[in-house]
Amino acid sequence: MLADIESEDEGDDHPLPELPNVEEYDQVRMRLAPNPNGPWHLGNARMPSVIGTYKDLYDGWMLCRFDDTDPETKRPDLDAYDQILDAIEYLGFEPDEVIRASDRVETYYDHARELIELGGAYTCSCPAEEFRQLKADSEACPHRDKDPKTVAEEFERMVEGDYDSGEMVLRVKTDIEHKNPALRDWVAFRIIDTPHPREEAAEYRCWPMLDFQSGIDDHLTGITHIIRGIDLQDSAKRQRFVYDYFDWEYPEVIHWGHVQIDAYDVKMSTSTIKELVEAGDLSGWDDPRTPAIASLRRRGIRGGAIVDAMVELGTSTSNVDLAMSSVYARNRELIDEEADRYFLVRTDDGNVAHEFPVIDAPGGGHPPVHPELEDRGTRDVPVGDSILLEAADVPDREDRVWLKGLGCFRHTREALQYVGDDIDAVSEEGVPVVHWAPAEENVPVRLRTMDGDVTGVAEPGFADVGVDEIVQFERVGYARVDETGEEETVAYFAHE
RNA sequence: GCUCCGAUAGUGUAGUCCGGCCAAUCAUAUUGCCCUCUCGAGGCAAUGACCUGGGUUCAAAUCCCGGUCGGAGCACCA
Repeated sequence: MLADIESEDEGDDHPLPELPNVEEYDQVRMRLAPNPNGPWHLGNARMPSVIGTYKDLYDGWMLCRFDDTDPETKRPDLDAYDQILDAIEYLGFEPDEVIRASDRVETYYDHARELIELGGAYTCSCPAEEFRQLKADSEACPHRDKDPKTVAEEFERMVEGDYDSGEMVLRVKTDIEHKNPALRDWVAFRIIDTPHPREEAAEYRCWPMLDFQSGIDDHLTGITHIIRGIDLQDSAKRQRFVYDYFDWEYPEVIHWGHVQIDAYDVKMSTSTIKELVEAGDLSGWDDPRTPAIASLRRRGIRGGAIVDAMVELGTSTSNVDLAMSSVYARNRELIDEEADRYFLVRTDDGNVAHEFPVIDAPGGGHPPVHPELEDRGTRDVPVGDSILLEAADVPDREDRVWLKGLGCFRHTREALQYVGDDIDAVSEEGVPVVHWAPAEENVPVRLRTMDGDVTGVAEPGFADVGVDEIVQFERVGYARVDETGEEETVAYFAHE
């Protein structure tokens, strides 16, 4: 009875559904299969988040395989390989092995040769347009019945580079009359004249298509569970034809829908972001307005917050909208404890800071470093002759305001008159509590947000905060210190 | 045109396989109250959903059929 309850509890510990047929395998083996054609955006984080979580759950094995077999249309970006591995690490996972498809071309050739020998593939010189028509009509092309010997010879000529791009392809012989046109005699290899950007692969001209390459690799690396997008739904069906020729067992496969992210104006697409960055409309992949991993990272969002949010989305085949607020909620839990508090008075146009001489004030304010953690002590915010308030916080004439950590003040003439430190003013009489900064001794700050840069001044103690630290500007929000300097300190705004 | 897939509150998700315990779970969001020297954290409460029409059944979110809506593939992209 007790054991029942306990095991139930454990089962409900994570929101991901069980992987299918896990018991049939010695070990759950999965792969991330990124295309290194650019750094990662937020949507790409779903793959390592979910697969990595499954890996931890089942004590499994995880491969990172770069599917970089298209040197032209989805040309690999040489920097992206490491950027992607970085992103995976930031999310808190580590692949057990990393391979690149472009290192394995000979392996694909070998399997193509074997497939040809088995009568499972044929070289085809039909123009793409013509074949498309034949396929639509369920009609075989004249090349389909070539004998394997001729096919083998022509394939070697493809490998040798005897054909130009578009002249010859190798097709897998499936079922030309299959009711699903997507599965009919698909292309396994084609010629690409553009050299691969990786030096090691620059000489190859005959490249496998994803369905072939990925199918071969999944088997050779012992993948037991494939998790990928619905755009590849028919891939499994196509690849099964190859698996059947080789008498291989196809892995378990799960397809999920697309993810949309709210809160961004910029479309979440590698090519779109790439264009905007190149055009200078975004300062980079880490511009706060960019829905990219590098951007969230720079804002101080923990990888774990992204993972939690992604895992919550589950693996349904429907398209889903990820609310950034969900990422923020997770992140708040992760960073609140470490985030020391500071005052930042924003001085931007339209939000002009107001300077007030203070009368009879104590020499300094001493708000807590962290309200829940008393052992962190208190801050020391000098007052000087005058202080700054944000426009929205300025009390009406004769009204009072509580300067946090300092005391109660009344707005008289053009000054703030100290009227005491009896907290009843706040708790009993409803005097608003606001943050403030000394007008003289302060730290200029540039806060970079999703809506543009905001300038302001922080209390002097903020000068001691190191780069990469997460702080909370009271009543403004959490931010990551990005750069400290004489002129100004740059911080990236995370969220409220 | 052909072939697949999906549809639970604003968002995501549980439940659907094996119909009843579901006037539907949890999280997030929003709002209100409490607490707090932050608009953060914490506490409490409220809001809000089974796409639609039939059928089977004592009983349907769950099974069956039709429809609607949405998505994906039919690339010498991944």
